[in-house]
Amino acid sequence: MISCLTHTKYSIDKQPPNPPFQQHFCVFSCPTEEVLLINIYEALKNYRATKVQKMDSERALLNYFITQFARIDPDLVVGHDLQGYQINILSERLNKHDNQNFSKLSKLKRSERQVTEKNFVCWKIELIKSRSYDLDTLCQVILKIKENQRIELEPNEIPKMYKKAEDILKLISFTMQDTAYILKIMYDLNVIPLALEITNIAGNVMSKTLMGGRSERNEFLLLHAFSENDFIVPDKEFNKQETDKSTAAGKKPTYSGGLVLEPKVGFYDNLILLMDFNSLYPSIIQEYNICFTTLPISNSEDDLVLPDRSLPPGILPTEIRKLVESRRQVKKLMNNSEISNDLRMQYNIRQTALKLTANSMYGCLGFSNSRFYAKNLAALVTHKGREILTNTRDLVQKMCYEVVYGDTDSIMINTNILDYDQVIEIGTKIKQEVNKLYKQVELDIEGVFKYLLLLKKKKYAAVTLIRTKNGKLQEKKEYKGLDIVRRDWSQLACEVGKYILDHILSDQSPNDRVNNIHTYLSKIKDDLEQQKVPLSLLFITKQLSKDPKMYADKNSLPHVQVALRYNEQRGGHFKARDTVSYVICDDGSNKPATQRGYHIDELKNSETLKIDVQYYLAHQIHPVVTRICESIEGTDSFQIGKCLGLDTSSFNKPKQMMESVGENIITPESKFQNADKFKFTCFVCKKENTIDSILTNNVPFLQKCSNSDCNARPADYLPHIQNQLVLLIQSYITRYYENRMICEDPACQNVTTRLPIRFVKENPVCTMCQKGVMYRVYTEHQLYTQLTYFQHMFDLCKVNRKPLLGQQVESGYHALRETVEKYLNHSGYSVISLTELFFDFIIRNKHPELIENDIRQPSELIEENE
DNA sequence: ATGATAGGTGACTCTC
DNA sequence: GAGAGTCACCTAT
Repeated sequence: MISCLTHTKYSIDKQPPNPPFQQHFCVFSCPTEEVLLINIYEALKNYRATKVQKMDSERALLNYFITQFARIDPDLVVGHDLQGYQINILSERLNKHDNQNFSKLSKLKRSERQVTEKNFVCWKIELIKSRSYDLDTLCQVILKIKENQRIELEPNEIPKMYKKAEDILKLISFTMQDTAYILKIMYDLNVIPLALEITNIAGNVMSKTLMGGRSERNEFLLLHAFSENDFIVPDKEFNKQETDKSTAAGKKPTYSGGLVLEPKVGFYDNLILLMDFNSLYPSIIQEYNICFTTLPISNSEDDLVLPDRSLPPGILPTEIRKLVESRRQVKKLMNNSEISNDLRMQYNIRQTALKLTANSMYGCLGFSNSRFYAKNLAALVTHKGREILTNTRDLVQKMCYEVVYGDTDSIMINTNILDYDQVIEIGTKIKQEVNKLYKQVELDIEGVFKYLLLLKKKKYAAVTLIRTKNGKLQEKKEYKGLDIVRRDWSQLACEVGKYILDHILSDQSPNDRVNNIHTYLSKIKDDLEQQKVPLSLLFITKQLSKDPKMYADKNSLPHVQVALRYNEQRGGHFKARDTVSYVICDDGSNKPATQRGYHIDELKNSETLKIDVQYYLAHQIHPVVTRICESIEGTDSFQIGKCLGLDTSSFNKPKQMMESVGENIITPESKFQNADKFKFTCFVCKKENTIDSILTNNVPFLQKCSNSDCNARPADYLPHIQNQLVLLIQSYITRYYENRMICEDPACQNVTTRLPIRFVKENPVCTMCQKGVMYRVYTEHQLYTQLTYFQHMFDLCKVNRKPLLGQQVESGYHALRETVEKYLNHSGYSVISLTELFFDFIIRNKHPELIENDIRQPSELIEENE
C-alpha cells in the first residue's frame, strides 16, 4: 500500500501552505490473490476520504505509483524513515518485478551518476531533541497528539489486516493519517526554510543540506571565501587522513578541549550568578586572528603560537565576523514591532541559520576528514578558551567573589546575597572588569539562580529567576546532565527523580523535605508492585550506534538483543542509529537483567512475562534518587533503599555524620552564635575593642579604634593585635587540652580531667554518680568553630559589599587571617573523622597516668574498648 | 564516512 | 572480591 499527498505550489521561503496539500491518493493490492474480497469494491464505493485504487497485483501497484510519480514530477519528496528503509523497500520490490519503468524512478538512487534533481528530506538534524525518533514519538512531541491517538500496528499484524474489507479501510485511514502527520511535522519544524537559509549562507547545494553533514557546508563557505580572495584552495585529497581502523566506537580525542572547573558540590539557597561568554570560540578566532592565512598549518597540538599582531584579518575571522554582523542586523530587523509575523518568522530562521553556521566553524577545524582540517588551529582555539576561563575565574576570585563552578565558557558565582538587583549589579561590575581585557571576546550575564543543586561536573539542577515585563520575578526550573534528562533511564525513574528534585528546590523545612521524599518513595514502591504504573513509564530507550548484527558483545546490551529478536521474529526493521525501547521482565529464568530486556509487543503478547519490579526499584529508581540526594542531610542510600523495600543488608552502613556535609545550608550567623568575639586593647588609648564582624557600621575595625575619642589606626600597630590574637588562640587550645569533662546529670555536676574507664557505647560513665555520661566541657568541635570564626571574621571575601580599603588595612586583615590559618592547618579536626577522635580516647586509656586511680574493674577496660 | 572534546555511569573482563 | 581497564551511551559546552 502506498499513500501520497501532493502540493503543487509550495513556497520554500514562506510559511507552510493551508490547506497543507491539494491532491491525495492511496493505492494498494492484496498480498495473496487467494483471499477473495467480494465486498471490497462495495466498501470502497462508500469510502470518500480519499481516492483509493485497488490493484490486482503488486506489479500493477508499482506501475500505478510510478506513473503517478512521473506525472506529478515532484521537486521535493518528504517521508519518514525514507533513507535506509522506505526507499530500500521500494527499490527492492521494483527490482524483483524487473520493472521496465524503473528508470523513471532512478533518480531516487543516489548511486546514479546523473545529478539528482529530487530533494529528499533526510535531515536527522539538530532541530529537535527527543527520546526517540519513531513516528509515534515525533507526533507526540511535535504535534502534541495524545499517547494513543495514533494507531501503530505491529509489522506482523499488517498482513492480517487484508483479510477483511473493513480492516483494509482502517489500514487506508491509518496510512493516510500518517502521511498527513509527516507533512505536518515538516511544516511545524520549518525544515525547508531553515535549510534554504543555511544553504544560502554556505553556498552549497540544498539537497546536500537536507542530507545532513555540516562539514560539507563549511567546506563550501570557505571555498567561496578563499577563491574570492584569489587563494588556491587545498586539494580535496590533500588532507586525507589515515583511516582510523576503529572508527566506529574507539574514537579517541586528538587534542584537548574545553576546561571544566571542579564544582563546589552542594545545595545553594543564596542567589547564584551565571555568566557566560557569547559564542566563545567564534570570538576567539576573531580576537586572535586565527586563520589558515595567518599561521602555519600542522597536525601537532603543541604548535600553539599566536599570529603576529600586525597581520591583517585572515579569511576565517573575516567570514565569522560577517556572519556575526549579519546576525546582529537580522536580529535588529526581527525586533521591529511593525513587521508582519511572517517576516519575523523568516528573520528568526535566518538569524538561527547564521548562528548555527558561525558555531560550526570551529568543529570543522578539528574534523580529521574535513578539507580544511587544521588540528593546530582547533587546539589553539581551545587553548585560548581554557586560558580565558582560568583568567576569568582568577579575576572574579580576586574581586572577592566565590566561583562555585564553570564549564568551557561559563562561570557560576555564589553571591551570598538574596537581592536580585544587587546580584545583577555585581554581574555588571564583573562583566565590565573582564571585558576590559578583550576586544571581541565578551562576557555577559546569563541568569540568576534562586536555588542551585550542584552534584558533579556537568550535572546540576537550578531554579532560575527571570524578570518579566511587569517587573515581577518568574521562576523556571532547569536540569542539566542529571539522569532525569537522559533517555536511557525509564520515565518512571525520571519522574520520581524530578519529584524529589522539586522538593529539594523549594521552600520547605529540611525535615519536611526528607519526610515527604521518604513517604513518596514508599508510595511509588506500592504503585509499582500493584501494577498501577503505566507501562509506557517503564520503557528504557537506547540508540543503536551500529547495525544490531555488527555488535561483537551483545549479551550485556539489552537494546541490541531486543532489536535482533524483533527484526527476526516480528518483521521489525531496527538498524543503525534507530532507537530501541524495551522493558526489563521477570521471565522465569535466572539470567542477569541485561538479558531480560523485552520489546513492549513481546510483553503484551506473552502470558508468562511480567515486569521485573525489583529491577525497577533497585536499578532504576534507587540509583537516580540516591545521586540526587547525595548532599542532602537526613537521607542516604540506605534510607532510600529501605523506603523502596530493598534488601539493605549489602548496603554500605549509613554515612557518619560529617560536620562538613551541608555546610552550605548553615548560615555563618547560626554557626558561630556560640563562639567568643575577638577582643584586643588599643595600643594608644588602652581601651578594649570587641569585634564581631569585619566592619562595624561599615567601618573596618583596622581603620578606626572603637573609642570615638581615640584617633589611632589599629592597622598601624598590627603586630600588637597579632600577638593578642595568638595568645587568645593559645588559651583556647590550652582549654581544650585540659580535658575537662562534666557529668550530664545536672544534679551530679562532677567535673574531672581524667578519663573514666567505664564506657556506655562511645561515652564514658561518670566516676561519681556512676549513672550519667560525661561530656567534654570544651570539645574539639568548639575549638574548631572558634578558630573558624576568627578565620571568617578576618576574611575580606566574606563581606558582601566591600567598601574601598587602603592597602595597609587590606594586608592587615590578610595577616590576621593567616595567623589563624596557621593554627587551623595544625588542627586535624577538619580532616579527621569523629570516629578517629574517639580512637584517641582509647589510646589515652592505655596510659595509666591519665587514668583514675580507683580502677575497680580493669577487665571492663578491655571489654569496652576492644 | 560525512564538526569537536569532557565527563559520568553501568556492565563487563582481567588481574592480583 | 577489590581495583583497573574497556566499551557503550548519553549528555554539556
